[in-house]
Amino acid sequence: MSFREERAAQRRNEILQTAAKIFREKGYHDTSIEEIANELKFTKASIYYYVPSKENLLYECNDMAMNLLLKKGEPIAKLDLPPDEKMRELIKQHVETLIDEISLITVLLQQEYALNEEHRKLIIEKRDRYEKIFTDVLDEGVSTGVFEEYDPKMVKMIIFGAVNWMFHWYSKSGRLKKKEIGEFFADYLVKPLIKNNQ
Amino acid sequence: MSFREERAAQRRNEILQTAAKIFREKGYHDTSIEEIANELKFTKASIYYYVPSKENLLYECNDMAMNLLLKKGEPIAKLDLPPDEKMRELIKQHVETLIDEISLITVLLQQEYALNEEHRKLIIEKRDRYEKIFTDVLDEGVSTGVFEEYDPKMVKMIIFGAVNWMFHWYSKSGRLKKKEIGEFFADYLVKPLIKNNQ
Amino acid sequence: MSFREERAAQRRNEILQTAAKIFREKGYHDTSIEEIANELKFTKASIYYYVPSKENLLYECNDMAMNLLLKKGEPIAKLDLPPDEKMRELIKQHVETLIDEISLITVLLQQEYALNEEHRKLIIEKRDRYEKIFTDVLDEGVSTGVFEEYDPKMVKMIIFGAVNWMFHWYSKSGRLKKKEIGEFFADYLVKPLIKNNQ
Amino acid sequence: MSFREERAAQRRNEILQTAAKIFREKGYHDTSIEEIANELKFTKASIYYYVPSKENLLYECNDMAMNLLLKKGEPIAKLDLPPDEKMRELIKQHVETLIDEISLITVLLQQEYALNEEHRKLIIEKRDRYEKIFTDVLDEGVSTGVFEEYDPKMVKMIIFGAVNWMFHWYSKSGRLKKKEIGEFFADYLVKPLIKNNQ
DNA sequence: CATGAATGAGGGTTCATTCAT
DNA sequence: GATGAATGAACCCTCATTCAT
Repeated sequence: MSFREERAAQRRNEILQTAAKIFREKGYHDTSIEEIANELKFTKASIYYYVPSKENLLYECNDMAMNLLLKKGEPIAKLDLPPDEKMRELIKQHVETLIDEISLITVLLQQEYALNEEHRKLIIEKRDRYEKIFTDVLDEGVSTGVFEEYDPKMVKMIIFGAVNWMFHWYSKSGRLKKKEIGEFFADYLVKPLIKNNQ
Repeated sequence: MSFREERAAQRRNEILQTAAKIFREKGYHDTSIEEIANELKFTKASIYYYVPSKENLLYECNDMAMNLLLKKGEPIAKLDLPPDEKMRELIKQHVETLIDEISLITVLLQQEYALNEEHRKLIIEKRDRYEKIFTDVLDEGVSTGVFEEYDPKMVKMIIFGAVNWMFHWYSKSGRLKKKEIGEFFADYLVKPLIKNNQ
Repeated sequence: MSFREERAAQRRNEILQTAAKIFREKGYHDTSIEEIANELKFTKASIYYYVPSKENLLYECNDMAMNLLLKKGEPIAKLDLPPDEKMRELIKQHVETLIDEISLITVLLQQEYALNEEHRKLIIEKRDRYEKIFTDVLDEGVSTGVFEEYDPKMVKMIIFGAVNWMFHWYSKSGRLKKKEIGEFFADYLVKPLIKNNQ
Repeated sequence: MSFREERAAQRRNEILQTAAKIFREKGYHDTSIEEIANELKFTKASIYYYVPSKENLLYECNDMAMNLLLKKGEPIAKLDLPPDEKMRELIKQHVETLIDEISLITVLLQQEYALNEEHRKLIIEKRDRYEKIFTDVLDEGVSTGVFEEYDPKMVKMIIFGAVNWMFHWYSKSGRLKKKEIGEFFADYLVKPLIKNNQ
């Protein structure tokens, strides 16, 4: 990448981060391009040198968020761990990624409906890939007899719901640290899965 | 109520229901008053005979949703049941209300940020009242030694997250009936709370 | 006039008076038919039984105001008085009428531009008739050598300007009584006319 | 000021002048932003690049008008002239300013009631400052025995009424030139003030 | 690269007016 | 006579987007 290109990529990233931050605070529709520009000491028109449209900005936020989750989740999927341990790791990593990138992931979770058809499809594809990591582990747990025979889809929904809901209440200034929160979720949500074999 | 008034109240309700339905499908900002009017074979201006503003329409949806939840939840709170049983009932009722009024409650869960300051405050008050029903049961369960000593706030967040997430995936045509879903949630989410006293 | 008609005429008059009052306070455009109706404990639609349109309401106010002025001014015109005395009487009467019917006359003076073409023409005709009473006296005063040879049109404008401006500042609670105000205007405005014949 | 800024300031001024012209002809409420835009070969939306709102446009017209009057009047206040001469100058200047900026000042005199609370307050402050110039001279005239002992407030009202009324009848095509009109008003309105000391 | 300027498209809201009951 | 209900026609304003400089 040339210096020029690198510079542009960097600018682009700044814009995405700022957009995500403001989208999270005020919602996609209540954020104007001008606001994003002002925050960056740019002009409205300048944004359009780096970004083709507002919707594309939203898409890129969604995409970055999904990429992050996949980048963190996929290595865990490949680890050689028993299903319960693996699920705990997945949950902990998800919680931590969500906290680390609260803006991007909030946008992903909250503003998806504002994407256009085509972009939504792309995001949903990645989301399905990500969710499959979880259902695979659940399937394995059930088939190896480690987990209760719960419907994996329902369990997946419960886990994602519980964890994703964090964007509603998580605050940097809260009492609990991110590792603690991750542990808590992992404990609480994996516990009912474990078969009570005495 | 006179015949006239009844008719007007009914019309008003129709508008709210239709608004909720479209708000759910497309989001508050992407729904125009005209769309709501068209759906009802009204004119845009006619809507304003029944509703003072678009934001007010959103508020009324939110308020109806909260009132429904409270109306269903508060009687359960007063029942004479052990904490675990009561929590199971609360979860089941919440799931069922959510399913029965999926549009209204989706709006409540997803579009809250579009309310104005004053209205948001009113909704949050009711929401706090509703959430307190759950934390009270958790507190009681912990203090009576029925529940593990989990942080009630965290548990509450997990439960609400898991259950509320339903609006993302629930579909009338799904395989599971609402009673089954309620049971599933109640089982899965209460199980980790129960103290393992052997 | 039958009882029915009398009743209707009375209602009509009430509406005009109320309209004038509110038009004066808030201006023609910032007054809605509904406001006038509310003030009278009527419904918006009921107004239309007595009045064909909002603009007509304005016209009737203007017309009533002009009729009042003419009814008061024309008799004075016919009195057998020297020009200076007659002018003093005209001014005093104008001031007093303005004060007695401050609402109607304020509407006349301030909202004329909102009349439609046809109505404006009718009002201007009456206004010209009224103003002619004043210029006739001025002409007579000049031709009989009682008044300085000022341009009667200019003098008329000064007199009307000074007197009509009252609607900007007159208040029932003011210090001066209407007779005193009338005298003051008559003194001040006629004085420069009187030829300084020593 | 840069070239760009100058251009923008000029455009802004053009808009204000055009607005004033149309407001004068049709009244504030009967003028749409679109009309102003069309007159300038702009688009409705373009107006909003220079002006934040229609009401603000009205306020700026009012403010410009008051500033003009103050700019012309205040230097006269500071001249070392006897009260009668000073009052004559004030009246002449007022007449000439009114004629030079008939649109702006007509808006000031006629559309004040359409300002919002805050803006009205600001305009009234300036108006009071301007009117004080006149009452100060009247006070001085009375206290130095040059003027008859008329109530200065009443005299001020008469003078402003007479002079401001001009916007109702003044026309560029009229017979009299602005200097002549100014002289006329000054003569007529100051004359009654002068004490008849023989 | 950057931006001042301009605009099309659209949305919320108001209100005088109508009309069936 | 009175009115609840409905509506057409405007109008203000916002904003993503474009483009000449």
